[in-house]
Amino acid sequence: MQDLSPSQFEIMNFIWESPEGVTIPDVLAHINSNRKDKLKRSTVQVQMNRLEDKGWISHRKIGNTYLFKSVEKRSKALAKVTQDMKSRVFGGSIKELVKCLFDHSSNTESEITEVENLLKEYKKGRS
Amino acid sequence: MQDLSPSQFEIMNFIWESPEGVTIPDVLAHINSNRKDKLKRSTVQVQMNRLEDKGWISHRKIGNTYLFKSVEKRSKALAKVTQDMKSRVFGGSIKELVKCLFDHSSNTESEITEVENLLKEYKKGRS
DNA sequence: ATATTTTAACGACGGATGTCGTAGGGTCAA
DNA sequence: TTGACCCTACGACATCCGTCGTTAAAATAT
Repeated sequence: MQDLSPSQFEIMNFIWESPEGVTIPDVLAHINSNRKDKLKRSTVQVQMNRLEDKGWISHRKIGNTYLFKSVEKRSKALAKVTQDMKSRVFGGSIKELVKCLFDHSSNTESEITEVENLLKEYKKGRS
Repeated sequence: MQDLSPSQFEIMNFIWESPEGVTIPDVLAHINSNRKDKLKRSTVQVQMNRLEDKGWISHRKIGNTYLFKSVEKRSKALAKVTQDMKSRVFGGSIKELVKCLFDHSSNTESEITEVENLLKEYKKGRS
């Protein structure tokens, strides 16, 4: 499975949030609502074609328009990019990654506690 | 500062480990020691030029060869890519990122504990 | 029936990436 | 001195990325 480019990831995030499927105008409107330099429809269309070529989405004709749905789960894409970064950038060290993450974020105490609770769960799950 | 491509990041990792500086043959030997399809010297050379164009490294002539050194700290590159992934892929949620990280890694108990200790430090540092 | 809007298809283009080959200039041993 | 070898410079090329314009068909509005 080929990687998602940043722009493609942004589109996929919207598609994953829309289990009913999306049309190209849907995607266009969503993307443009977050940016100042608005994209043209053909730009989105090309990315949709590329996403379909890569196997991340599929489409079928509904009435007179195409409805696109995701084929692969979001978790699959997240896992891929996360694991890739862990090994490629941090030499496989989860600790270094987390350290870097926290060193450069300003986290509230409750955010830290949330992560701590997460870790407790993992420890429990292991034993 | 322009981003590092995966291949460029790999080279930079070696350069960051070599404060004395590196030559192109140094880089070539290091890179090829980890791969089955060996790269040609000119491939590495082009990447070094691109890294210099991007401002990540600089060179000076020592005898009759070029010695390359990093200009930017590794931590700067790590922070950039990590923060970018956090916001771009995980919508800014550090918790989701850590969850994904642990869900798809097989971690020893001591690794988990290490990260827990890290978090304790951050909590302490905050108060 | 005709004009307007919407839709999909396709080609394009500059820039980045990963990879290479070749040319040309030093260095050094035979 | 001349060949073998190492060095840098430069050009090349397929592919991907982000972005667009144009065309043509289909739907809709007047």
